[in-house]
Amino acid sequence: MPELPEVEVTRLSFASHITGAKIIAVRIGKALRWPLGCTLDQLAGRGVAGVRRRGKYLLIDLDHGLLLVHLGMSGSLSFAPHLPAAGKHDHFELVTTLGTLRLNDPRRFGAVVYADSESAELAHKLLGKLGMEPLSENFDVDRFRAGLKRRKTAIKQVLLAGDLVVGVGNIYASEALFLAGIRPTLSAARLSQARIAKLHTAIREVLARAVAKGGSTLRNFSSANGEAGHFQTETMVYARQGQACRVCATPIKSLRQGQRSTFYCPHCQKA
DNA sequence: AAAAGCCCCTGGATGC
DNA sequence: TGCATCCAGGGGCTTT
Repeated sequence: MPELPEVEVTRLSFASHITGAKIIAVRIGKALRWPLGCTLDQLAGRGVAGVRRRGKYLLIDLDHGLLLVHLGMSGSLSFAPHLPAAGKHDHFELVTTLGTLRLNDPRRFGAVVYADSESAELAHKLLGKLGMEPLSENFDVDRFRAGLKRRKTAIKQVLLAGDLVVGVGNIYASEALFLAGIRPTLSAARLSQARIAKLHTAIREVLARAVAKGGSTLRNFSSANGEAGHFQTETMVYARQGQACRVCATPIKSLRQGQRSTFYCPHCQKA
């Protein structure tokens, strides 16, 4: 589920509420993608200094060390002073003086990993290869162009890879390419400077708009205070195969790229 | 270095 | 109603 907008919406929905809390207890359910990396006792008593986001990772800063949280494909967080009894797919809980943070993740592709610092081994491996933050000043169009130039593979795949620009997942890759009028199968290296500039803008616009709409709720995503997103009702191409393009009425097409579905308008997105 | 495939896991939708 | 198959917001790892 969660791409950059959903992760950012999640962060915004609980960061200010948990900051300043002290951890009382930690509970763990079934295994997530990686082991936590510390004992539960080690976390008790620590303070929460803030919550940042890097790509699709949430970084919960403690007064010493940090927790990396990734929502995987099906994860969502809840935060409230009192939560209902934990269910089958609630696999991690941070009980604090200000409320309980809970990760629900049916598929368990998500993870919560403790690191003493961002440069600790696993944290460094996970965060070290991440590309530019699309919504920050750091997203430089010249660096974007230089990166694309080295990739002969399809532009959609390069956007998803995350080593050039982070946070763009399967929904927003299709949407950004539509906004930029670029066919998803085109080789990244062959895009003109003008089209790259358009894509650079399109990525920022679609992600910012999705954050403003609370993200996309396809199955059961909600922010940490339980609010669903609404961006899914206004996608131009994602999951709209066979339906009329909202711009030109041509039927939207779909195809497979790297075991993922891609959606595009054959008329608006020129090869 | 880049690219392509496989795999982790559960549940919902669809088809027979 | 039951069972098999396919598909799903990700991404690390291994192999070409």
